[in-house]
Amino acid sequence: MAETEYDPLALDNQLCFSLYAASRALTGLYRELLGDLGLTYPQYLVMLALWEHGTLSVKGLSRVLHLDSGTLSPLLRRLETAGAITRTRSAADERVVEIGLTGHGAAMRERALGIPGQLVCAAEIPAGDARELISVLDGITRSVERAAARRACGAQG
Amino acid sequence: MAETEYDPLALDNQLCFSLYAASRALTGLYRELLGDLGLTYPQYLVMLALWEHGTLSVKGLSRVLHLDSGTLSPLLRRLETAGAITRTRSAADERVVEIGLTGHGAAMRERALGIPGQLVCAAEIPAGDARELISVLDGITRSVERAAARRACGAQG
DNA sequence: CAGGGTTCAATTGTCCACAACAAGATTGAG
DNA sequence: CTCAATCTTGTTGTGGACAATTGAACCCTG
Repeated sequence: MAETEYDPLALDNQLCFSLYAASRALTGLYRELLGDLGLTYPQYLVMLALWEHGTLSVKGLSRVLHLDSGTLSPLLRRLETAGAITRTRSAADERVVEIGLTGHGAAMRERALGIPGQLVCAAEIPAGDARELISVLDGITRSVERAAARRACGAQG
Repeated sequence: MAETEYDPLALDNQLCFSLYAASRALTGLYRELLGDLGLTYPQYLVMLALWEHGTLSVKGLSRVLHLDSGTLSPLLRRLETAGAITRTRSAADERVVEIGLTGHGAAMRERALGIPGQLVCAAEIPAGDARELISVLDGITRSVERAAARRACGAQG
């Protein structure tokens, strides 16, 4: 009954819960900032990837964003309906669908430039910490995905 | 076109994306670990809260987990159907629904005790970093939610 | 060229997340 | 007491996420 007793199941001690809560809180903040652009946060991520790389296959987007086709397919259809992207089946390989920007989609980048600044400000993120935090989080993502790949591999062999 | 040019919209520079990806990766890891218990990750969070506090109203769960009733209501119905929790309308105040554990739900705690260890191991999370990471993330969540509350308040007045 | 294995995108089904709204219960001002 | 704000929970609608499956296209080997 010591007040310092450590409960491994205590919510307050769980890194994953903190991550989960912080991720949803920031996504909620993006929801407001992206309202003007008519984008949801995952849609915004797709636009970021396209602004950066120009054109990507669904597979390429999947790799960059760590999202699978079950998530991307309907999301991309909505972006196409909204006039932000184009979907064209590749001539070289008819299996792949190339995702590109429309003029409207490309123009949205200008309006998005201010968003990261607004966000960092609203979330009061310590400027120096951001870089380090990103590298720690990316390290966790890599570890987890490697572990998952190993298990998938081991299950086969 | 210096190689060090800083693009504020580059995916790699975005804390929120790292957070989002890490959160989903860890949730996926939990998906495997929780398979035996028949719980999803959000359901597991509800169980954690109940194991810790014994009994909570829907409102209490909402406050602890930062989830709203639109998420909790169907989730709690599924947990009730699975025989893990009970839902009883409070006699003192008929508006509130008290969520409690069944014998089965309480017994699941034993089987959950090993999960945090397995997770930290699989994710290769540096033990020392976890504490600090949690506090940074919780700080972000608080900042964002305070900012949201201020805006809601300002919009009213 | 034929057939088997692989890759890619899309679909289906289940569950989560949240805004907006609905409805009953409670509380408080008069 | 009465009626209007408030509180609590629930529902509906939209959009994510992901496992599992499907089906077309590709590639390779014989």
